[in-house]
Amino acid sequence: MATLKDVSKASGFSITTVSRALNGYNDVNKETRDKILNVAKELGYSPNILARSLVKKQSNTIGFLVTDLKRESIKDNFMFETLCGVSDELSDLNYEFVLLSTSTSKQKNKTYSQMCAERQLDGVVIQGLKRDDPYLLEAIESTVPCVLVDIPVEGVNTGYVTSNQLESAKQAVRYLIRLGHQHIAFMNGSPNAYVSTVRYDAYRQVLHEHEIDFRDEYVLNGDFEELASKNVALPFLLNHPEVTAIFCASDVMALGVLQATRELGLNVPDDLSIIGFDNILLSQYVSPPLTTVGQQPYEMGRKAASMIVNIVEEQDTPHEVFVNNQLILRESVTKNRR
Amino acid sequence: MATLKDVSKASGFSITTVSRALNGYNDVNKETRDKILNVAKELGYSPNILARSLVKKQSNTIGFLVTDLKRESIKDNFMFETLCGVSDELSDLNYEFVLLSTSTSKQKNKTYSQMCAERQLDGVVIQGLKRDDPYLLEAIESTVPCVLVDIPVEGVNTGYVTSNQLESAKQAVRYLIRLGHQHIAFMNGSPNAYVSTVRYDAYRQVLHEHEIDFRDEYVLNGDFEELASKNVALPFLLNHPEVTAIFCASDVMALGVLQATRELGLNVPDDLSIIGFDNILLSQYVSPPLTTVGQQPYEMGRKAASMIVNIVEEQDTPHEVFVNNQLILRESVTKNRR
DNA sequence: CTGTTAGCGCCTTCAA
DNA sequence: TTGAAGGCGCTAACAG
Repeated sequence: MATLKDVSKASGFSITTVSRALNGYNDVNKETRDKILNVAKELGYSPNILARSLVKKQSNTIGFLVTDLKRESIKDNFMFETLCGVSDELSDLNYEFVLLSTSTSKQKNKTYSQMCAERQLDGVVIQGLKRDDPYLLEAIESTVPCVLVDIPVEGVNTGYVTSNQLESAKQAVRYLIRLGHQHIAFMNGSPNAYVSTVRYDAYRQVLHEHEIDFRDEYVLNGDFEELASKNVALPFLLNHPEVTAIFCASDVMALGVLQATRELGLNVPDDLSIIGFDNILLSQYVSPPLTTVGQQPYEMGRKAASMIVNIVEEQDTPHEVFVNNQLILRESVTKNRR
Repeated sequence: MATLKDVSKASGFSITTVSRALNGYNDVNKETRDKILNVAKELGYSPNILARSLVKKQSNTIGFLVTDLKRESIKDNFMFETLCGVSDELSDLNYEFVLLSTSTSKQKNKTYSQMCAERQLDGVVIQGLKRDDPYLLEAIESTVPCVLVDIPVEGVNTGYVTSNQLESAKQAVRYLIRLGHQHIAFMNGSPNAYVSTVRYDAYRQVLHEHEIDFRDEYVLNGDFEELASKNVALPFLLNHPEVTAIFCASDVMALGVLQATRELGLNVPDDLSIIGFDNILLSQYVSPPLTTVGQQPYEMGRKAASMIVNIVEEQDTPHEVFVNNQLILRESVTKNRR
């Protein structure tokens, strides 16, 4: 592959001038620039990014760090979509992009900083690390900037992008109310999970907002499992025929409720409207397709990439970005006709 | 970050000696080595890969090139699984890994060779490029080694890994026969698609193998679409009650057949056994879960990565590897009881 | 506007 | 067994 030296020789100008011409500096004569450009093209010159990074002390490369790039994460297209977003945005911004995984054995004997230093990473986007992952703690302390996806921690060189969990859950409940539902149940996940409490809060707040009495017995616990929520929905629906809608803290649990309705011979959405949360792949395939609250991982990836580049380039940028979850309207919800 | 120079100063040995000690050369005194190792550890020294690559003229980095790292490919977990395999294997082998996509605008004005040269890629794994993609042609010509996934082209620096399309399709049909099915239909995809013809051939050959008469009217055309294959299956099943099993050239078409059976009030698998092909995500969720022939993209990724590293390191290695497709037994097939 | 000089961090002769 | 010198390809002062 042709180098600066080659172009220099072939064009008769010094390496420096060639470098400047090729990098678009304006302190170079038009004619010489044109000549150099021509020669460079002829020779198929392409700059050696490594050499450039070495002297510039920055690599124009962003790392994307995840816990487990493993088979298990495959079903969960969340990570992959984020990755796509990061990749697309980065390539728009003319940055390179490497994939890092904390779980690889070789990296167990390597600190986070070392990992960054080796590759001269300008910054890293982090997703899916547990809150107590040593790499995460290191990352936040580190001087190399990082942006966290769905992990709300802020710092000097640290930003994050996440979604409006509370607001979007509220939207879902408001949507039901707007369609005339008054007796709305809530299928809770594990009460210990952060997202569960948020969705529970959303449920209560919106009821209150609309002066609908909160009833304790309308809150079920499906433990984020399909079977559990089916089992809990079965007797509930039997005993509470007045309930016309149910908001589930996850799609999986909504699926359980759907099964329960089938066993009871209830029609969805005519007898019972169901809203889920997550927009799992399956949700659009079940019958009826599930109305649900979906995150936008692709968008989050793009925003995260954009933010990290801004931080790296020391541009003024918010260190906290929210990507709105979206209420995805499908067919499991309808107007209350009672 | 600490450099060789730092370690050199701190330990009192020359840069050269430090370098040799750290790289495990044996022409260095044990004591000095130990000292150096200690100092290096204290300082948290980590080699600068970029600098090393620059002088060694190789980067220890493999690229993974795909067409579209886009939203569209998300449903198709095939690419992602391959990626996971490549990544895992590469990190086991102590290689770095960068993701490349042909579709990014910036790369439209960049040749494949330039792309490789810039990053000093040692080799690249290619997946999902169309046969006439200019990058593919360039890749095959190029001096930088490449391994193709599911694109059987061989060359000096080129190898490929693919699956045993024909044999696995045969297995599927044989499985039906072994369960006593005699009247087996075949749902073809587009007759122009390569994979379709292979699966069709498999069907015919196995029938012949078992001395079952091939009947033209048992071959349907679902055009790889769900609705089309449902529409074609509907009258067929009505007119051919003797048919007890159907082999579909894709899961999507199998889903169409499944719908048809529902409309006809047929029970799967008791009245009709169905085998699909692809193992799409949905296939395990439908009712009944679909028996199907699945590729092993993760495995293919691993093999591809392993092969490219072998080629790069000039080790003796086959340039052609097959990963067996797997017949995934689920509940849409049963013994013929008629 | 152009060229010279120096150096990024590392590895590899070649001497000692 | 160790060190000095040179260079990978590139950019950044500093002169001219």
